[in-house]
Amino acid sequence: MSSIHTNGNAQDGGLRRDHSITVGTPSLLRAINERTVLELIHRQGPLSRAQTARISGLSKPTVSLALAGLLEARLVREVGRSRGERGPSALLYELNPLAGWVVGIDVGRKWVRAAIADIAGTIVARRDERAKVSSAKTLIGQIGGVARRLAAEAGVQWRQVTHAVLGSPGVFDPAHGYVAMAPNLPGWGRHGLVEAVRDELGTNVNFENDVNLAALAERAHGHGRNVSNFVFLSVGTGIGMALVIDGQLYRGAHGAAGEIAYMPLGMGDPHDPANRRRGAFEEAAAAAGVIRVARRLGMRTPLSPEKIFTAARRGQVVASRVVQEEAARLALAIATVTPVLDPELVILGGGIGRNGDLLLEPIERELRQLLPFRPRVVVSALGEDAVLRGAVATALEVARERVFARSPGRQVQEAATG
Amino acid sequence: MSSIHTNGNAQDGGLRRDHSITVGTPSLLRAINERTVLELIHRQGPLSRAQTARISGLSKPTVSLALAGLLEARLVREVGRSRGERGPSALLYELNPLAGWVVGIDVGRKWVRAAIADIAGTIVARRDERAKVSSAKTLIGQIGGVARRLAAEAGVQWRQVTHAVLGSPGVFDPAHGYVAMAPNLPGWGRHGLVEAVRDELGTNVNFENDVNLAALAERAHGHGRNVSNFVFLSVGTGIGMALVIDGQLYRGAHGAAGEIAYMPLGMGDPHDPANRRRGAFEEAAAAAGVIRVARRLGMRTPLSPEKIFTAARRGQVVASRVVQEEAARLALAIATVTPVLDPELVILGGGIGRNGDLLLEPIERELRQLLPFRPRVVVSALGEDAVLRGAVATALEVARERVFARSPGRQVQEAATG
DNA sequence: TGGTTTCGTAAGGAATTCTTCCTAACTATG
DNA sequence: CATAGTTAGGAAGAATTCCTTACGAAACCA
Repeated sequence: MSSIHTNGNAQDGGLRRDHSITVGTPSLLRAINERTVLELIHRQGPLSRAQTARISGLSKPTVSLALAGLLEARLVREVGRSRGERGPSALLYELNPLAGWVVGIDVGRKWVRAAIADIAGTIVARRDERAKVSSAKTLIGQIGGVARRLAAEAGVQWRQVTHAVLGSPGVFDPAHGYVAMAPNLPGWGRHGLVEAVRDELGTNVNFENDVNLAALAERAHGHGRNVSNFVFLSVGTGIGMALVIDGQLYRGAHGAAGEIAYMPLGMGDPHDPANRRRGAFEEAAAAAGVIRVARRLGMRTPLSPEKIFTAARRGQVVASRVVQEEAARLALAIATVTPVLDPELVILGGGIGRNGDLLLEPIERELRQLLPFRPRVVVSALGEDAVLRGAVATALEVARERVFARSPGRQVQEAATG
Repeated sequence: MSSIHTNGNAQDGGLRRDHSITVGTPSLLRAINERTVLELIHRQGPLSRAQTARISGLSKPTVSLALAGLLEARLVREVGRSRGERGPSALLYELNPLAGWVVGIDVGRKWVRAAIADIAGTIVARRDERAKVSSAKTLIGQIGGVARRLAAEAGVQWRQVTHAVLGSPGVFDPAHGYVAMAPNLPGWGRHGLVEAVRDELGTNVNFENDVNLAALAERAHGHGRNVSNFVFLSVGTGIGMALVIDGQLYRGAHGAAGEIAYMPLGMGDPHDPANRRRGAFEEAAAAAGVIRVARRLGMRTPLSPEKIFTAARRGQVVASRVVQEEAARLALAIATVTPVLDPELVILGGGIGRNGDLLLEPIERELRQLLPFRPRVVVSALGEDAVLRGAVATALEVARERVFARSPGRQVQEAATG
């Protein structure tokens, strides 16, 4: 079956498109209704039995039965009584935050950030450390250390962590289970890396591209909340895009969707071999390209994108010209992607893309000239935390799927004892 | 809820991503199991009750019960008995082809093609006519006439047609329900067109872009059969792309996904205003562009893509040069789309794209130079019939959804009497 | 203080499932 | 040709789950 992945990196969210057969046995009803009640209580905050029955359409006895199962499995807990309404005060129930824990880790070129959250999504502890990138081994050790210290800080044993998600630059091929094309992290991208991190953290770890996670964070908490089709354009040291299509992250056949660094937009005649180098667009539009333009226009070293944008913000003419040119390049990328994907929204992020005050207006001006129809363009709502928030959000989805999908009835929850 | 469309053009295939609540009542089990049995009988050919029970995992009594409901609703019929096996001969059942009919229509610049199929997918009649494109009114009249004659030929009353799908060039905005950007069909693209065709054919008509339908035909019958992510690149009078993502057609936020005619690939410096005209890529890479290149290289009028490809096939040097240049342009389009989408497969179609014997090799040579990872590139398996086959396949999906999803039990099927 | 509203549960009935068993029919084999 | 073995289809009975209705208790309002 196509839905079976050998490396455990499957994140299909429980939606099956293949033709597996679902038999309708009475216990399936129980599972469906318990799940419905659980999701309702999770989403609509504390609810009484009667409220749950009204919202769900189930009868009160059925809700009580389902709730009994959920209470026994400790997925739900009492949180008090209603007050001020007519009639007797009702017992209120909420998702039990202690039913599981997740860890999100953002491994970047400069920082390793990590956070631990309970199953309800509340972040209870977080740590940021300078990345020890001297070798893959030290980096992996650091990741393990941060994660374990984090769990200790939250008063959680590592075995209780239901799932962890690690985000970093690079392409994670779900079919082969290794990282490719991560030129900025040493040793990252070797075969065996995934296994090494799994050994360090335990088996329930997924890997995901950092830009993809930033997009998922926007979907969960940012500008992508009610948008079913959008792209996240990250511009910084490198350039990358993440695609959310019909509300789902789209990774492509080899996990390489959104690797627009390799688009043949060489800013010139594509038949000139100098303009058809692989990765030419990243060279042109990411940090190195910005610096190159600045130098060409006469700015002096030492240069960095931050300094150039700061200078432009102060009104320096040459820096503003550099920013204009960068905006034109990003507009070209958006104008190339838009006819293909017709997204509703483009979210800009990354160290360079974040500078919406300077970039948005010229980008939109360019787009008006290039395209008959245009997406909205905004700047990430989550800034530097986007990747980490996305890792936590993704780990939560996987963990909830696993914790909630226990077989119903009198089974005891044992997710943590594995 | 996001799944409600006002114009009836919803084709969500029954998969719900929104948070609508499913109550689990015992009759839901019946519905699930009847549906399971029906799909099994549909897909696995004639089956006996016992076979169905073995394959589905349901018990024999349950299968018999479900089958009783399906027989009463006339969705399933007997087709004889098994022979030669041990034990008593079993009654065999199959999907009742008379349970519904669908019509597919391909409205092109030159031809109007239409076909009628039974619910099992067998095409029982088909007509091709020269398109009467003198005005929208005559064209709409022709469409209605062809469809009705087709039904008559198949011995089917028009009211028995469960669903029809009409494919043509243009962007169909599902949010607004009208056609945009169809420059090659007169009057096609006016407000009210959709309503006019609905008046002519009855209410159960969906509209879809022709390239999208060609892609869906490949998914159903061609090279896209077991491929979850692929694109269909149609090159002829115009140029367009259709995207199949996770097995589903992706239309974009405004129905404009794949309108790569508007990609800013002006074959030159994108800062030159002459190269940033809207639709420049279509001018360069579609029929008119091929002719322009041929003329530039010294070929004589009257020229047409067919003649140029025929000449190249005979070994004429200049024509071969034209083909090479066209291949380079198509490769550029593929190389631009691939980093964004990372498709597993690219299917070439359309009057120009069909010439795989001449185009495939130079396209792949170009791609090797442009990209570090490449999709497979093949030519459409369905040729000129792709759009029509896609229209029929899409109509079948919608019709089956509607016919099969009747409420179970002793309800009489009334799909045709609306 | 009495009336009204609402919560949560209990009892009874209905729908559906599964397992088990039975009969009839058909093939294989001596 | 007769008999043994296998298989199809259905019937009976138990189990699960749901819904509806009814009821006692609790809380608010006048």
